[in-house]
Formats: sequence, structure tokens, C-alpha cells
Amino acid sequence: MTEKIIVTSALPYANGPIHFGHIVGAYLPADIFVRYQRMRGEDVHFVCGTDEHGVAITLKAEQAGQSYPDYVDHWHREIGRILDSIGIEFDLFSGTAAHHNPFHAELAQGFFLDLMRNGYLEQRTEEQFYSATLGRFLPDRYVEGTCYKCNSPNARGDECPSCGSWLDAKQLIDPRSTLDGSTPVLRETRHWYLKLDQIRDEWLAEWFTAKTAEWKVNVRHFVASALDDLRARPITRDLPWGVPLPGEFAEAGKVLYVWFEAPIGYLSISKQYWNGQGQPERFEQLWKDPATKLYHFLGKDNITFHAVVFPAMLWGTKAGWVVPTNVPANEFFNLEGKKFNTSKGWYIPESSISGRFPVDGLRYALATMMPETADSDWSWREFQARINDDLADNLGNFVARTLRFAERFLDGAIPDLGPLLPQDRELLDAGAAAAEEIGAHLASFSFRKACARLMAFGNTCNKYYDTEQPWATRKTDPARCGQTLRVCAEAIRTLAILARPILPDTSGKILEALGVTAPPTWADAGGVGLPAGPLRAEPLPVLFPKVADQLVAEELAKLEKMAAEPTEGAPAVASPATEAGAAGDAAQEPIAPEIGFDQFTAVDLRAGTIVAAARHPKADRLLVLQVDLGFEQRTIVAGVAQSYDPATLTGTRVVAVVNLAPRSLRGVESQGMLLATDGPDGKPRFVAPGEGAPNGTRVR
RNA sequence: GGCGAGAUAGCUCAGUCGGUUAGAGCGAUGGCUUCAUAAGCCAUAGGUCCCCGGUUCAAGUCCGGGUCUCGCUACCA
Repeated sequence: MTEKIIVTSALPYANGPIHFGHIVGAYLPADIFVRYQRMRGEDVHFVCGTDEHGVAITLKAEQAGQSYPDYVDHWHREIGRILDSIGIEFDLFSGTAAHHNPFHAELAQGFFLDLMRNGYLEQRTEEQFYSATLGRFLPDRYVEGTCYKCNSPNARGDECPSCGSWLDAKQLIDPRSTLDGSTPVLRETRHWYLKLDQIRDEWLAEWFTAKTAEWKVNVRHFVASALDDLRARPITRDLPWGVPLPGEFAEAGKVLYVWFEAPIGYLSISKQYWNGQGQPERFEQLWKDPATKLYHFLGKDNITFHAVVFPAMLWGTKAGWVVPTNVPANEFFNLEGKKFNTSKGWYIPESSISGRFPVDGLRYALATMMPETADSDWSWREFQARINDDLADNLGNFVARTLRFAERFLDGAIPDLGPLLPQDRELLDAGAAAAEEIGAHLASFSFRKACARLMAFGNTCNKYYDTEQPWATRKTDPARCGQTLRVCAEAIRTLAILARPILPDTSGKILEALGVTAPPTWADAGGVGLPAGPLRAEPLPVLFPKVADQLVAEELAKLEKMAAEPTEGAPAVASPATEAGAAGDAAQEPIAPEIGFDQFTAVDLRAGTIVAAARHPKADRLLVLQVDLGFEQRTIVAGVAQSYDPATLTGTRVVAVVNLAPRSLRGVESQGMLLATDGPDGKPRFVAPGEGAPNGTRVR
């Protein structure tokens, strides 16, 4: 019986590009899963789109001098292009902003009203920080101050990085806006809260225990702790860009909080699709059928929302929406052992990828590297090995040796199938067995195992070829030779079917060469399925050209070079979205409020020389330096341990602030401060005084 | 220092509920093969499952302690 399946990939936030980490976490596995389920004949619906509201987008758009829709469009196109380039095929890739999706606001408002009616919303009046200079409310995370719990000076409004507590921004000591440095004022505002704790007690906790036993361990772990911590969360914000509250609840400048409204995009985009198809009724038939399976593919940073908050929302409407069947989240994906980081030059430029390799090669390599159970890496050597060893030597070469043999020695004609010898039967059966096992792996999100099993079947095929030796039977037993080739052709057909979810292009090419015109189903794999009669096998160009050692060496060298000089190079396919703006942040750091000349001269800067350096005994980033200032020597603690080896620092010229009040840093008193700028890697570098300036010379 | 994850073959990683002799791929070495993209097939070598202790008839697996690695984070006047 046909299953209804809805598959979603995490909605990428429309303020930067997506990179391999996203692709490998949320988009490629979903696409492979969807292709497989479709081949199984299931009724699969696959939607995605950009998440286009929220304060970060408004700020970025304003910085870029663009309207919100224009700004969002830019990233929508860019992200869509990247997804397209790796062969991700959604039913619809839309967005959540009104100009992309006419159904989104209405549906999100419907959620609001349903939750309201069911008593899961409550209004709370509260004070929130407001920036008079910007004329807007400040999101908690844009307010910094001193933590009221642990006195750490750099707590953010939403949480304290020092003691890890979730904070109430209002209680911060000495709050300041991180946008412009101004001191925000508290202003009264009213917001709606979603009573997640109540939903947990009524349903969520029970549902989670009962239904999620087969979920991935990493997901279960995450959710269990999130459940304990669940509290009511505000679902509205004061922002000019977003989904307005519905009807009687509408208030000027108040919108649904983006975390609340974004996942409803899965539904609204689906609705948009079915309306576009002229079958609007299909939308609710899918989303409100309790038998429908719903899968959310995403990275581990998104687990809580999709496994806790969104199910709570769906259920809380009591409108009959399906809740997730599974949330197959992946872990993080790194680059050669280190996190992707555009601003530090640690990413893969688009020019290194696009047009250089078959898309399928990239899909396969990424599938074998997927961070299914633990963080994993993109490695150029591994990439080369997967393409060369697996796709070229094993799979590609089996196709090539069969078809070229037929072309050379059988005049391109492979005879019809004759009576099967046991070994023929064995290979055809092996195809069916592979289909079953690979299918089980794909259905359970074990894409790495599916890849490995596919290659194991390739090995079986090559083994058959070697054992049957058609190059020998060609002379001694032409009929047997023909039969061998025919069985190989059947095996290739199976190979193409089994590879299809991962290698859609290649699969198409191979089947076409074999004269198979109808799109194959999964059940077609194994056994015999080529059109009866002699087969005109079209020779194929090389499916997977080898990746040269030199290319790997070049890419690794390029990476090292970019990491050393990260200023060049534009963000590309491999640059993290969240980091996209970071490169520009140094330049965009707001200029501090104007000061008078007196205030400048109040700072006494002197040239000096480091005469001794040692690690701080109790801090990883601090060095304890002895600085010769000509007139005296001082102990100065500086946070440069990541940039400098203390052994090499003696003799380094520095500029010191000498009239700063002494302060104890983790137990060592620092009698001043050394000037430094951030290097290209984000780590500090000392600023040197002018050449020849003796120690003690004032810097002005 | 805090939080989290991890440590299994030279490399990348599987290893289910605790259960026989701990596996795969790549790499290495040797042999076979010549249809094929310098491809294929076979065989062999390679292990203190990080260490110590505990539970158990039985521990890579469970518990406690330790070491190391990685990530986040703190200390950056």
C-alpha cells in the first residue's frame, strides 16, 4: 500500500550562502531519501524554502542598503542555485516572505489563533530594552552586560557564556547595545507566550517517550534534556518585518517571532505547491492524514525546534496536523579536521568545485562522509579515494569493460538471454539481495552503509566478470561469452537502479545506454529486466574521470594559502551562512562615540620591549610579559597566547598603555595593557612602535 | 577552569541486547589476470579495542577513576 510521505529540509536562513555542512546535513540525505522512496512507489512530497524573516535579516538588509524583500531575494536565489548545482530536487523551493509565498502569513496566523483558542497562549506585559538611538526594541542577544549571576562582564542578554545560565536580559548590570554601543532603556511591551511546558505535560513528554524509541541516539539525547528545560517562550516580537498578528490581535510593529513562524513554512510552501498544481485539496489530505509520515532533515543545531517545539505547535493547534515521524538529524561537518570558517579562509571556494567534477561524484563522496553518528570531515584525499576507488575503478570500470568489450568483440550487439548457469543466476540474485539491503539502509538513514553496500555489489559484478573470463570464452565458446556479457548488462542495469538515489545523472546515462527508457522502480533491481532480444549497447564516455594527485595537492595548498591570507576570495559554496557576515564585521564594527582631545591625551601610550614572557599558570589565552619601558620594567598580562609562543617573544617591540589602573587577571596583576589588532585569523597581533623609538617614548 | 563529544588495524570508520577467533574500505606486501578509466580478482600481514580498577560465568560494549584529543566557552585593561 502506498505511503504518504512528507520530507522537509531545514529552511536555510536567507542572509548568507549555504555550505557543505548544510548540504551534507539536511539537503543531500533528504534528496537521496526522497528519490529512493519515490522509486519504491511511495507518494512523496518534498519541500523547502528560505527562512526570510527575523531581526538578523532586517539588520543585514539595512546595512546593505536594500529593501527587505530585495535582500531576501538575493540569498534566496543564491541558495537555490547552490542546491540546484548539487542536484537537490524539491517539489518546490519557496520562502516565507509574503512576496514569495502568499499562503505563509495566513497559515502562521491560523496557528496563532488555534493555539490561542486552545489556551496555549498567554499575554505577558514586560519591559524590554529599547534603543532610543535606533528607535527599535533590541533582541536580547544584541544586549550585553555584566551577568547578574556570576558577575562575568560579557554576558549576552539571552545567556551568560560564563556560567551558562539562561538570563533575563533586563537584569543585566550595565547593559549596552552591541549594535551601536549605546545604553538601552527599558520600555514596556506586551508579548504572547506559547506555553510549551503545559503542552509538554499534556502530551509532548508522553509522545516523545512512546514514539521516538527508534530515533537516532544523538537526537534522543538532545531532546530529553531539552524537555526538562522547557518553559513558555515568547512568540511575538517588535519588528517591522515579519508576519503580523491576525485580526483583532494585530498591533502596529508587532510580528510573530521568526522561530515560531518559520517552520510553518513547511506547510505554507506545501500549500503553495499544491495550489500551483491545481490540486489545493491535496494539501490537507497530506498534512492532516494521521497515516502520513513526516520527516524533517536537519543539522544538529536544529534538533530542539523540530523535535520539541514544532511538534508541540502542531499538536497544540488541535487542527489535526501530522507530527514528525522522525527527525533524522546529522552532526557537524568539518573541513580537513577544522570547522569551516569563511573569514579565516577555511572553506572550499566554489571555483574548486563547480564544473570540475561530475555532480554525482560530489554527491557520492559527500554521502560517504556524512556525519551520521558523529562529526565528520571533508577531506580532499578522501574525496579523491571515493571517486577513484569506488566510482571510477569499481562501478565505472565495470560498466566500461562490459560495454567496450561488446563494442570491440561483439560488434556492439549483446545477444538475448539464454539458459542461465548457476553462476549467472547467482549474480542476478545478488542484485536483488543488494537491492533489499541498500533499501533498508536508505530507509533508515544509513547513507554511508548504503554507499558501501552498493560498492560491494560492484565488487561482486567484477568478480563474476573475472571468473567467467569473456575474453577467453570469446575464442573457445562464443555463446557462453555472449551470455556472460548479457548477464553483466543485467547487472549493470541493477547497478544503475541501485545507484539512482545517490547518482541520478549517472543512473540515467547508463540506463539510456542499455536502452531502458521507462523510469525504473526499486523493484526492478535484481534479476532480469532488459528488453528482450539482442541489445544494442551504446558505448559510454568515461563516467568518472580520475581525480589526479596533483589536484588534491593543489587544493590542499590553496587551502593553506587561503588560511594564511584569508582576506582574498569571496564567500562561496563552502562558506558557513552564520559566518558570512563575520568577514565584514571588523569593518562594520561601529565607531565608538566621539571623544574630545583631552580624553585622547588622557591615555598614556609608551613604546616598550618585551624582555621576558611566560604562560599564565591559570589561563589558556594569557601570557605574562615583562615589558621594558625605559624608565621601568612592568608585568603586563596580555591575551595573546594563541598568537605567540612565549619563547619567541623576547625582544618584541610593543606599545603599552601605562596609566591604566592595575588589574588582577586570574591571579596575576597586570600593570598596563599592550596594543594589538586582530590578525586575519581573528587572533591578536601586537602593534609595534615606530622604528627607532626608544623604550619609554610616548606614542601620540 | 567549565560544559560537551570522542579514543577500535598505518588512514577513515563499523561493531546491535554484554556472548565463540574484534570487522570493512583504503593503504602496504605477494600472487593471478589482460576485456576495461595504469582498471579487475585472490591471498597475506597488520590490534594491549587509551590506561587502572570494579560488576559479571563472560566486558571493545556496563560502572568508577585517570590520561589524551577535539569542539564550545572563560580569563583578553
